[in-house]
Amino acid sequence: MTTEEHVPSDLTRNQSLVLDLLEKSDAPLSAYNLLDQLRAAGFRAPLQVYRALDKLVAQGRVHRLESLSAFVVCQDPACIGHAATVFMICEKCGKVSERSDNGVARELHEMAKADGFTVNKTNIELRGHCGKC
Amino acid sequence: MTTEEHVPSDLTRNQSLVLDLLEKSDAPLSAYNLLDQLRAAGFRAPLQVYRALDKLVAQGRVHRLESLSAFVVCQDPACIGHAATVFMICEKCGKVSERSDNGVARELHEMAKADGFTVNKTNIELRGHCGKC
DNA sequence: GTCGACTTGTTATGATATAACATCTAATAT
DNA sequence: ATATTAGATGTTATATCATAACAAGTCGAC
Repeated sequence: MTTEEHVPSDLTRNQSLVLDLLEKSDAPLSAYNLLDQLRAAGFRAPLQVYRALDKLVAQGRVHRLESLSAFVVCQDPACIGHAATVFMICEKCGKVSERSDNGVARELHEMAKADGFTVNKTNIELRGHCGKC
Repeated sequence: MTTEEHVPSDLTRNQSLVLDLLEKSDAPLSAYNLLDQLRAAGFRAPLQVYRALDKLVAQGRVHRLESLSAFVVCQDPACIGHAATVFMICEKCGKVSERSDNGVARELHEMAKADGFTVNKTNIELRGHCGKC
């Protein structure tokens, strides 16, 4: 029994534990990295992490970075909308920054439209080096 | 011993076999799917496929779709340049189409520049439904 | 021929993700 | 209060994706 709540919401204990770790991390964490850090809290199996991640991703609080098979906390609550979310992944320090952009979203939707393609979800990941590296 | 060459180039036998399968496929193939199809040709282990894929990807003949952990043959030789390559993945039929776009590339580079971020590689994958689906 | 660079084959292992099923918990309908 | 039920959780096993490490073959340059 914890005496404090981890987030101001309807999250379950497992979801809160996973989200807390992601919020404290500078860089994306893999599901198994999260699992290892949560063993002290009683986690025993990957599914405990994956189920929490599924919910957090569905709620838009966490994003999965496909090119890393890892997860980051959402840095931009406005990312749910008409904008495209762009992740800039530093290949040196591992930090990821998130930006939303309407212009890119519009161009991508136009390109898709020209192909008769209907976009449900956009995934944009840039690899490179951040300002500090 | 085959009596015909698979591609007009310097590819090794394993690389040619992998590329041939990708060229004949409508949709992306996973490394293990390729392996299974190549057992008849003598393939025994994943590395035989991964090594061929590494070379093909490095040459730009094949792309890895991060969100699928699968591989497609390059549909647009012009994709190596200043353009951003965009993959449109149909979630119904599985087909993928590839487009290059300078406008999107420019916008992404501008956004990155504003952050002091230097882009080495862009990965853009759109999920949705193609014209036929 | 032999050296060196590259490709290949092989075994083992690591890393990521889900299926299937049992159990627990808490809100609510009776 | 008890039964119902929906969701969350725990657990074991397994599927899927990818690479490390090392031995052996191939082939051109010298």
